[in-house]
This record gives sequence, structure tokens and C-alpha cells, in this order.
Amino acid sequence: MCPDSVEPSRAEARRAQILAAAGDCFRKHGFHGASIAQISKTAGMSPGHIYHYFENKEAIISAIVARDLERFLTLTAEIRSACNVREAMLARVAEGIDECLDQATAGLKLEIVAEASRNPHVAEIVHEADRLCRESFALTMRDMRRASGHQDDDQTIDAMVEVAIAMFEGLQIRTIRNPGLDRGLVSRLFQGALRDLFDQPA
Amino acid sequence: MCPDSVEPSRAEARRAQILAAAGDCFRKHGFHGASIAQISKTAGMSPGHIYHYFENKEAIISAIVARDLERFLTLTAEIRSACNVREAMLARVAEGIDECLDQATAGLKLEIVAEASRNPHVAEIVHEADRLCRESFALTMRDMRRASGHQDDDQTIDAMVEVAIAMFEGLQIRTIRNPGLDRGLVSRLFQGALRDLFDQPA
DNA sequence: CATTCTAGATCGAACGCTCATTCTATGTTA
DNA sequence: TAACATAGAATGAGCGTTCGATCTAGAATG
Repeated sequence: MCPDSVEPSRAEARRAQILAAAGDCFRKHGFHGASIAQISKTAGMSPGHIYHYFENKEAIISAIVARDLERFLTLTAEIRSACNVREAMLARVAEGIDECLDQATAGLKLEIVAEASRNPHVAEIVHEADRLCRESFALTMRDMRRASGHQDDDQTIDAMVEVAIAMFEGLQIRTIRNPGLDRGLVSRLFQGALRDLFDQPA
Repeated sequence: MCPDSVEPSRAEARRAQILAAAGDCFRKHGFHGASIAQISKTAGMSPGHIYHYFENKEAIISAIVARDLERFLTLTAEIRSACNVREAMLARVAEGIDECLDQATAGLKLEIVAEASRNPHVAEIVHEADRLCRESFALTMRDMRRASGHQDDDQTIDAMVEVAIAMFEGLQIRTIRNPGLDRGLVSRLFQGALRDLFDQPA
């Protein structure tokens, strides 16, 4: 009755349900450690039913990465369309730091990166997601730098983007390896380090 | 004939052999994806024989983490005993960046952190390893800062250590998510960012 | 020196279990 | 009724682990 484009169809809802359950299970047991039986129980359906919506286990992984990418692209688009890009960026930096310091979020992200380091299908989609992320980040960074009177070549901008993203992603590892870290202090110093990076002379 | 303390006994050699093979397999297939059969084939021995040296699969993981910790502690001890700590540190920073940018090394490290985010036994040994690492790093950092005329309280030093380590560990994720990055450029900007962090006013 | 002894090293088959996936049957809805 | 949603048992492969048998090299013995 309802075409898929109008509202989330039953199928869409079931897919989201499976993705949410799978995310939980992957977080808790890892990609290979989480079983279809576990995921299906968490999602409240039979194991066989999952195969009506996903070809196999790997397809679930890919769908999670794709969903996260979509969310990230929406977010970056919002930042870039703000009237004051710099302020929007700095505000988002604070939010991003908190997000990276959340153990559950960080755990799943690390699980995905680890899987990308060995699974070519996951690697492909992760690389593409990262490329889009860097692209958007670089555009924003270039605008900010120009407004501050700096003229950088593309290579330099790209390198700065790498350093900035590395800081965020590094926090994800820190929150796992040192769960007792002083989040307030780290967040403050971190924002300072990023601002220094943004404003450094060419 | 030879007591264990004199030279690596046959048993020690076998253990190292298994650890090396397991490292390869974990890198390629992940902790749960790598089977004892695979590891034993890589190590050139029978599956059953592995159980003469390790209680179970998890013990192999723990032993790898313990081995890496030992290596790291040796390294940091060397830095701290150098006559010019700052120079030793900066030299080590360059080496460390290259190491983090190596995909094989980074892949295994990420695998270990991901496992630590869900396996309490692995988490325990990783947290302890990280604590020792931070301790040594903080001492070195404090000496450096004092020589530059800065007086920082412990909290500030700890936070700076977190930021510095986060940068290194972030690079491990970058090299997986963006394998085509310009390593020379990133390395240069990265060393600059770390030097700025080291020298920033209190 | 030759032989026997023995304890550890090593093997590989076997076990019980769980996995991802498939398939058939049943329920539901328009 | 036709098409889809869902269930859950069945399957065959592969898993971690165990275990008894065999091999080997050095110590002990004569």
C-alpha cells in the first residue's frame, strides 16, 4: 500500500531493528564473536528471518557502516551551511570530543576500523566514507583559514585535516585504554590544541 | 640441560613461535576469526601442541599484549635514561609516527584495543600497560617542561600526556581509514603539533 | 660403550558444541 | 486468494579443546 518513499515501510523498520541489535552485539562480542542467533534474539525475531533482509552477516556490517556514513554526511552538511562556519565547527568539536569519549560509541567504531583492516568489502566502504568526510572537512577548514588571512595549498590543508581527524579518533582509543581519564580536563586541552592547529601560521 | 634462565629454552622459543604466528593470524582474521587450526599451521605444529604452552586461546591474546608491553617499557626506559631527554623524546616521536603509520602494526594494535573494549581479561592487562606508559611519559614530559621554565600541576601534565598519546593512536586509525595519505606531509605537521603541545604556556 | 629408562615434546584423531545459512511450513494481511 | 512476513527445525561445516599414542633425546645403568 505505502510505497517505500513515503514513510519507513515495515521492511525499513525491520532493517533498522536488525541494525540496532547487530550494533549492540558487535559492540559486546565483536564481529566474529557475535552470532546470528544472538542478534536475532536481541532484535526479537527468528534467526532465519534476518536472511529476508540481509544476504549474510557481512551485509549487516556493511549496512551499519553505510548508515553511520549517512549520519555523518548529514552532520557535516549542516556545519558547512551554517552562516558562521568557524563557530559551527568549534561547537561541533566540543560535541565530537564528548562523543569520542563515550566508551560504547568508541567501541563500535574501533570494531569497524579493525574489521576494515582485514575485510576488503568493509575496507572499501570505510575508505569511501573517510574520503567524503575529509572532503567536507577540508572545504570547511579552507574557508576558515582564508577568513583568518591564511593562504594554504591543498596539500597543507589535507595534512591539517588528517591531524585534526587523528586527534578525534585517537580519543576513541584513549577512552578504551584509559577509561578513568579526566574527561573535562582532556576536553579543554583538546579544544585548545585543535584551535592552535586551525590558527597556526602557514 | 640448560636451565631456563641461561638462554631461551626450547619451550621459550616455541612460545615465541606461537605468539608470532598468532599475531599474523589475528592481524589477518581478527581474534575470533582466527582459528587454532590456522595458528598451528602458521606456527608449523599441531593444534594440540599449542595447548602445551597456552591454557587456551585467550591466554595467547594476553601473552601478546604482555610481550608488547614489555617492549614498550624497555623503549621508554631508554628514552628517560638519555642525557638529553627532550632530544631523545623528539627523535622517538618521529620513529613512533612512522610505526603508527604502518598498516600491519596498526591493524594488530587496533585489534587488541577492540578486544579490550569487551574482554575483561584483555582490558585489565591493557589498562595496566597504558598506566605504565602514561606514567613514564608524564615523568619525561614534566622534566622537559621544567627545563623550559614551565611549572605545571600533575593534572595538567596528565592531560597533556593524554593529548599526545591520542595523537599517536589516532594515526593508527588514520592509516587504516585513509591508506593513501601523504605520510611525509602528515609526519611533518604532526611533529610540529606535538612540539607546540610540549611548549605551550601553562 | 651399549643399552635401558623416562620425561617431555609432539602428533592428529575425536568430541561436543555452536556457527551461518537454508528450507519448509505456517501465519498475516490486503 | 495471492503475496509477503515469520518461525524454527535441519544441515553441514568448523570451532576450541581433550586425549591417548608415538617419538625423541638425554640420563642412568651395567
